[in-house]
Amino acid sequence: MKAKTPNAIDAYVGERVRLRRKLLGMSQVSLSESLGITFQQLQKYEKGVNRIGASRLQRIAEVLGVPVGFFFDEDRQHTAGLRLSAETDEVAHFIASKEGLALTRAFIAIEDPNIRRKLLALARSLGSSQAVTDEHEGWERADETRG
Amino acid sequence: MKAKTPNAIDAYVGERVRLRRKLLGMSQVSLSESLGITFQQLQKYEKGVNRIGASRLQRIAEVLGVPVGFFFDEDRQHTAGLRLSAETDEVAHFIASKEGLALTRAFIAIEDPNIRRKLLALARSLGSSQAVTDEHEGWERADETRG
DNA sequence: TTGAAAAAATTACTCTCGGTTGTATTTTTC
DNA sequence: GAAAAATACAACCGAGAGTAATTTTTTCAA
Repeated sequence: MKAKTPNAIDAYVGERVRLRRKLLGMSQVSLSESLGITFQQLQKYEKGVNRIGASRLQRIAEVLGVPVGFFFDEDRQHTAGLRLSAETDEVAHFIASKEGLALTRAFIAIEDPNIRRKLLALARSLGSSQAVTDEHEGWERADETRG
Repeated sequence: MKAKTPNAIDAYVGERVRLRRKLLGMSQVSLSESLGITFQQLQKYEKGVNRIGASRLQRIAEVLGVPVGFFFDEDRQHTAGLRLSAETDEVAHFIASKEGLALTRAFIAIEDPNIRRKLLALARSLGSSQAVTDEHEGWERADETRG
């Protein structure tokens, strides 16, 4: 008999739901009613036959009085073993850094859109240090008010 | 025109996914590929047209380097350990915006630390000039979210 | 022990919506 | 300003989310 389970994660989540429910001495009927579904459907969730949608998951967490994260094995999260592409990782890392945060805050404080654009253009040209590629430094064609 | 969205929670979750994705400077294609689905399907998730199943949600959280709880509106303190959410929504949203991402990328491309510092200083003075018109450059202390 | 009532499991069925492909539109880049 | 990348929009299809019915297991008082 092939286990028709969507996948192991869903089975695990369902198991956690059942665990928490029993911990509260709740019956399937009771929980399913407060979820607005049949108890048979709840059974599928707990067995891992069907996967639980995000909104429903939140509702379950609400009823059972636990954070959503309770249903997941979050251990792998804080291991910081994020597999991100090189560039993405660089972006994320910078944003999280003191320097990145400072830059963002400083930039947000600039209200004038024109100054913002010019500063961005400056940063760009400083980055591609080799060649500015355009003689005419009119770094902005005055495009119409976009945004 | 009634929004075809399953419900508000799913829309919110999708929004959070998009926010985090953009924060990392990731494209829909890139993320969807690492999820093993089409980018169109990812669009549905982000728009809240389809709800995200538990297992997929965990996978997304994994790829995006956040705990699953990040996608839900429950108590923000869970994500306290996460670098970005320590900041205000304003900052987060800016970083995720087109302008913010462009700025970040441009800045990253600048290798010389001195130029970086000077550019940051410039940004600060440009911002504070409107708000404070101050004399002494105490920009060291400019971390009030709302001036 | 028994037997009835609650809780849980299993099966059969329907129709929504999760997921795909295909095309159009916008945005970025050179 | 065109080519390419990123995103949006639409139509279609089948797995699986959800229901209903029946069966098995558990519980517990008489």
